[in-house]
Amino acid sequence: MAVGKKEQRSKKTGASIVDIAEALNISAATVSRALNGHARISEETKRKVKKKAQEMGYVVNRMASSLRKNRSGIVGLIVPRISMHFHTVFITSLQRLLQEAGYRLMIAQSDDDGTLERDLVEAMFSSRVDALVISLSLTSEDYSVFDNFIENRIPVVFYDRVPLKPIPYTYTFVGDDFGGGYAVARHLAGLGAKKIAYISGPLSCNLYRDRTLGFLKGLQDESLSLKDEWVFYQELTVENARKSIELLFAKRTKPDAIFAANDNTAITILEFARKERIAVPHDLKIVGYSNDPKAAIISPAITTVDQYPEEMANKVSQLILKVLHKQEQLTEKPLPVVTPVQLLIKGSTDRA
Amino acid sequence: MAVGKKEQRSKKTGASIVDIAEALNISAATVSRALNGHARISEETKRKVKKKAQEMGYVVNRMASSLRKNRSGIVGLIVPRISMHFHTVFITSLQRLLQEAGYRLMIAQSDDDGTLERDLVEAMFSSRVDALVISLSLTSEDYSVFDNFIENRIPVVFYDRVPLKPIPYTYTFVGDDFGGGYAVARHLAGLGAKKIAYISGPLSCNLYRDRTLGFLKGLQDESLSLKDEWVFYQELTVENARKSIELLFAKRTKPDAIFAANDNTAITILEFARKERIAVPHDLKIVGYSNDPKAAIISPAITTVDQYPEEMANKVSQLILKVLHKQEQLTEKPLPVVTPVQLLIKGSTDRA
DNA sequence: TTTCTTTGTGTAAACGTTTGCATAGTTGTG
DNA sequence: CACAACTATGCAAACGTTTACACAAAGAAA
Repeated sequence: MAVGKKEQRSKKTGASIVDIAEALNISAATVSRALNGHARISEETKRKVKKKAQEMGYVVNRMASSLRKNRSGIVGLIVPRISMHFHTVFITSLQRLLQEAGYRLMIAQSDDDGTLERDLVEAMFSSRVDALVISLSLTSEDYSVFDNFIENRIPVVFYDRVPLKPIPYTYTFVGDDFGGGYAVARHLAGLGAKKIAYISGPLSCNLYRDRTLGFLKGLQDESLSLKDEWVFYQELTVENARKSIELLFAKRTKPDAIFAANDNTAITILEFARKERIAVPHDLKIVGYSNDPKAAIISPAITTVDQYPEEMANKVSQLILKVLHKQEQLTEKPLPVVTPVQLLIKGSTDRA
Repeated sequence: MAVGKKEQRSKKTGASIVDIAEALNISAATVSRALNGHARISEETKRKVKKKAQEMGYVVNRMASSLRKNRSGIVGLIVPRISMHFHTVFITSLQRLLQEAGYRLMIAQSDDDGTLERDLVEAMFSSRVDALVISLSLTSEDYSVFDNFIENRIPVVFYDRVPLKPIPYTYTFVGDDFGGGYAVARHLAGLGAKKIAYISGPLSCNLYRDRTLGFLKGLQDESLSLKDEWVFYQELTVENARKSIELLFAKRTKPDAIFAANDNTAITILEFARKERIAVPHDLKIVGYSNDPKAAIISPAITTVDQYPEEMANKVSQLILKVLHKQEQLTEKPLPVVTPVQLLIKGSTDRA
């Protein structure tokens, strides 16, 4: 009598390559090769196999395939919060670019929590992602989590929020924060502002450190200085912004300009000004950072700095694809890649 | 002489369970069980194994584990665009909840493209996600992509944008769009609006269909009607919004209120009104939908409808976890779960 | 005809983990 | 002491693919 297998189909998920092989009376190897377009398989066999696969609703099991090939086709992405405009745009661009190259993106949020971030990095390694792209949480300190990636030469790309000192065999992509801070200082000085306040994020983070350095340099070049009591280095929450602005305006001399290190803070300041009937930009000029769409629709619109997240995503994807396609070796000390920024002048710092 | 293996460590990624076993002179099975806290393994062995694993930087290979267990620990999520505020919040909540339960979320964007969406659904199946959560693209029509999931009894959850007719063995979570539309109609009527215009998304989408039905019912209950030339069913892009509003105000009789099916459209209308010096809310009342933060900071703030994305995420995660933990069987025809919405009255429809 | 290539396919091992079954040793019961 | 029950561990198969190697058939070159 004939064979008599295939009855025990039970808890398996979907059709497998072996099922197709049995149905066509050929070997699983041939099926695999046919589906992957191997050169040595006859056109006829390829046709038959693909037809049967379609018929049986076959979809390759990426678990098995990845295990065998030791490649997952997945790029991991860890981000503090997807709700931040910069990241939203970055992610969208990066995903599109990687998708076109046949990679999928696995996205996770660290919620700005260093501990959770550690877990996520480990989970990404556990999923054997082919590359890891990450913007650090504010509380990241111990970089040993990345050892596994580094030892196995899996590309790690830091962007936006990056380690304070470079980690060997990892890549760094940042915006020109120094330049951004510098441009803001010159702009405000050019408008005749003298009493400039500054609300920054914590200096433990490269973004705010560089922005601050640039800003100070710009002020210095304009022979201006920053009074200590007009400077805040703190987490950029709405509450902190509110407290700082109230503190600033409780003093006898009030600032005539404020540079806030992100747009949400700038918006909070603008709302305060509105409530207190402080004329913006006449009596108070406000500058934000990141070109959040919200900064554009509030009135007056807020002067801000565009960071071109799409362009950064572009550069990141190019690097990743080059490395994954072996067109480039991992380098021990690659130079940080800096994307230029652009000051966008809006109503909140209009002349007159 | 002793053994003499372990030299050929070469292209493998990281330490494996077998490496630990060899180092401790026990079997791989024991190591696996020790790491997974199997009851029958002595405390001492567990201690030793965990210590060694730590030492060797061992991280479980999820590919292998998933393949063997036929479960990936990953929930797939497909969304038109992560930049939409509703989805941003939904994703964040869902991810947090699933994370706590030990599942990871794999996020992808369909970019509102039905073809790409198909590919993504297939890719999710190929990754053998344990469940799929999806908000459909505007152009989804052919639901056969989900057959693989359904046949294998992998839970599929539609939310927000769902199939027009329910698919057996899949779940549906929506906001109370009928109620939202209804509330808006009553609110506008209560303010004395008579000439009401309506800019909706395409009726092929459940959201806009239900919102429209509710809106019409509300108007009817107030003995108001909607003139055909004051109604638009179209994709909710900024350009479309601009064109419609210009069309509306080119006519002899101008509307005294507009209900826009999302906040971005409402904002575009408000900007038009500003430019044309139309007094809002006095001469034109505007209502949006979704409670985008942008609607709150523009002035006047725009009346909108909150859809409580966190609550919906909560319900979705509860269902998924119940099913995955086998506390609940997949049902053939589950009832759609409706999350209530709330009309938030703001400056754009203030009395006076 | 013999030998060499080329073409198309098959065999079997491997990727790293989990798990049903078996078993050796220990403790308890009568 | 014999037997049962329990504890801790090992053996080997399995998950679905890919791929190095082998090989048969057919055609080409000699």
